[in-house]
Amino acid sequence: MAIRQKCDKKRIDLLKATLHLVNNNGFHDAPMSKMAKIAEVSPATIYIYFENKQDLINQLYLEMKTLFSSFAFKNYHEEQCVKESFRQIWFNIANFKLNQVEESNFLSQCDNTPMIDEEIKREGLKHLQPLLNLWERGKQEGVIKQISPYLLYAFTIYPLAFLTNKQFKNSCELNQEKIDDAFNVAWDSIKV
Amino acid sequence: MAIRQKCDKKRIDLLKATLHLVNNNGFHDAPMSKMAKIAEVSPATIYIYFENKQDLINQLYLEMKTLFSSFAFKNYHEEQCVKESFRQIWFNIANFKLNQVEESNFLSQCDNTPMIDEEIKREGLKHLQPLLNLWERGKQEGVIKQISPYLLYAFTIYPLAFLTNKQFKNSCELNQEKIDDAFNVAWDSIKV
Amino acid sequence: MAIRQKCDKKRIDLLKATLHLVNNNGFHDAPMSKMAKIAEVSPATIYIYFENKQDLINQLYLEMKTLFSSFAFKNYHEEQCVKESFRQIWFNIANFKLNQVEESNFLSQCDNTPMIDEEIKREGLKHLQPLLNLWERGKQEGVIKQISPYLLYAFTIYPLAFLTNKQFKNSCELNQEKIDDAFNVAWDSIKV
Amino acid sequence: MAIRQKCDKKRIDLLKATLHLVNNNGFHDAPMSKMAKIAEVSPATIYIYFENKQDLINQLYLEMKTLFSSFAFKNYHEEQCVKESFRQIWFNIANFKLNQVEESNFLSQCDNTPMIDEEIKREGLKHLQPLLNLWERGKQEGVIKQISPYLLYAFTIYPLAFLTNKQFKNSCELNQEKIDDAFNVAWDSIKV
DNA sequence: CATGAATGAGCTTTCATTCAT
DNA sequence: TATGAATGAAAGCTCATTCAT
Repeated sequence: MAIRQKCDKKRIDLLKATLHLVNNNGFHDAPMSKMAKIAEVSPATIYIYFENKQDLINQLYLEMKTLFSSFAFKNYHEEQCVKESFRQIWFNIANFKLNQVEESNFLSQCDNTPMIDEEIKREGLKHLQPLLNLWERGKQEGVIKQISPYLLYAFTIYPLAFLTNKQFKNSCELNQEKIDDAFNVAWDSIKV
Repeated sequence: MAIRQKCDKKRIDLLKATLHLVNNNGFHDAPMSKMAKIAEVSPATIYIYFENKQDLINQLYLEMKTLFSSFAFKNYHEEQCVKESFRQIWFNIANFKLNQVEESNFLSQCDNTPMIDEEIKREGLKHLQPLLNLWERGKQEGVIKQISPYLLYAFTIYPLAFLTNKQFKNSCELNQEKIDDAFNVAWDSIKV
Repeated sequence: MAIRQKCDKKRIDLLKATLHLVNNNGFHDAPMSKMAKIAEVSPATIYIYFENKQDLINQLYLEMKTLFSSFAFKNYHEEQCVKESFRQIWFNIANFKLNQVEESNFLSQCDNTPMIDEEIKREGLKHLQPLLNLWERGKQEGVIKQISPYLLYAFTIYPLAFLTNKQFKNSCELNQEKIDDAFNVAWDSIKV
Repeated sequence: MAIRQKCDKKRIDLLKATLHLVNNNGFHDAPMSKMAKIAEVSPATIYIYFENKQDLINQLYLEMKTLFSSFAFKNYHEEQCVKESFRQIWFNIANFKLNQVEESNFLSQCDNTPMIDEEIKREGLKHLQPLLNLWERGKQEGVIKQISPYLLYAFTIYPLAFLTNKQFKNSCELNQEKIDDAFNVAWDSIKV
């Protein structure tokens, strides 16, 4: 057990180092040697925990997706009404983007780049299922527009990625008021 | 004393090759040698037209931004009412994303990645000014919510990037009906 | 936990290969790939032992300077009279030039070329200090002319470089008699 | 005639540019493109005046050797006594080294480097013939030691290269007094 | 004669990965 | 398991030279 923990530490340090490097330098300037140095292991050690660089990136992606959904559906219970449920999830995701900046930026980078294998990306999509279910319910209850869930996502959740994009963070500080505004905009866009 | 002239064709072929490669393989797997091969020039020729790889990418980014805005504000005249003006621009951008897929994907990749120099990115932002002006007018006329232009952009324009994202294109074919839906969603989100 | 150790043999082989190549082809025609081939290592291995090509050359220079001084002051003891001390050192250096041909030619090449960083060259100068001290003593004892040590060096030691220059070696075979002649010439030039 | 002169100007500018670059950067960092830029001609133009880079360097070497001997034997008339003749030539060469620094350094670099073809180097040696003749006369007259001309050269002329070496110029300013000292040292070394 | 564009070959250096311990 | 050394392949880039005008 002690050994297992020790090992996991290295794995996690490596994932962290990768996250950090890819975010700051981009995938194209994130060599294994630097990852090893930051994680304070030997380059050879990486290959004990990961098959190769692509596998390391893929695993990091999946872990970040899992982390994302663990945030997204915190305190979410299906008993609440649709709007309140949606509000809960929306703010959860907003907080994830605001507080887990590196993790969130990494996911944005992955989603707009061919750096993750398509198959892995498809796997990562599953994490959104509860939200899709909620929207289905909303449509049945007549409180949400009868449109594709892709549209619903595009106009309510996806915009959060823009608001937390590094480039605009300086020009547009996101305070609580703006976030409340944003939620209203999001809800107005899909409510019936 | 007549000499061979630096022909723009080569420059354009190189930019096209770069666009193609970066889109399909990512920046990290887009070596100069492949670009040269696709553009049918010698690797050394690239350095006649561009200082180095970063300069090539930067220039491509700026050209794509210029192309983008030439699409975005096609047939846009400030005399129309705010909603019609916005509709014009919104559909222009949607069509750009739908028809200029490679150009559009490349821009998405750049915006979510540290592959473009920050200074160049800032330069690329200028292209949106007419839209920002329109929104200002809309707010003064009381037809658009009194919120930051970043929010307006995030919830109306930015979602288009999601809808045209390679990954979802297969699952969610964007027909004319869906696009009309999308515009309504966008407008609902920011109209007063 | 035992690992392969950075072995000095490779480092030395690389320095030897560099010495050989630079001497025969010149710095301008001594590519890293050839050095690697001669030293029987991979080109990448060079960069484990040296920062870059300039560092490799610089280190070689310093090693050759150290070797030089280890020859120059062999069997030199300050108790002897000035002339005998000088004779000892002079013949040591002459023998170095005659027997360590490659090492000696390399140093000549470095001293007449901007291929070594100035700072490193300055460092290499320190090795002559014992000779400078001897000359100082000679001046105090009144057996050596009261002139700058640079002149003393220029007219006694530096000429040895000419006598061992590749170009003249064929025309002027340096036998023991000639060397004895040369010493007398050298001594005559600086003795009072 | 006018055209011919114009052409010669380019040839001379190219030789000057080469001299300058090789002296400051070394042969290994003296690309044809830079030479062309400094000489304000096109790279292609170089190949009108010179066969290739090696030919350019070779020709420069020979021109510098010719220049050297035109200095060395200025005002030299065989009627004077040996010592005065030698003094004349020695000071001529000293002045060449002191005043034609770039030309002189270039020759030093060539003589200690494999950058000039051996055959060309041999050709360059001829320029010293008058001095060799003088020494022969000196030996016959019994005023100069009966030793190889290589030794005579090594201990009287060659030292001048050291005294004008870039590296030592700062530490040992060569004023008129030092030069007079140096001549005496030189003469003492070979006089009977 | 003169040129700027163009290039294939080759340069230094880096990288993902494996080796040997 | 864990490592630093080692590496073949390939990266970005430069160069001497030639091309086309």
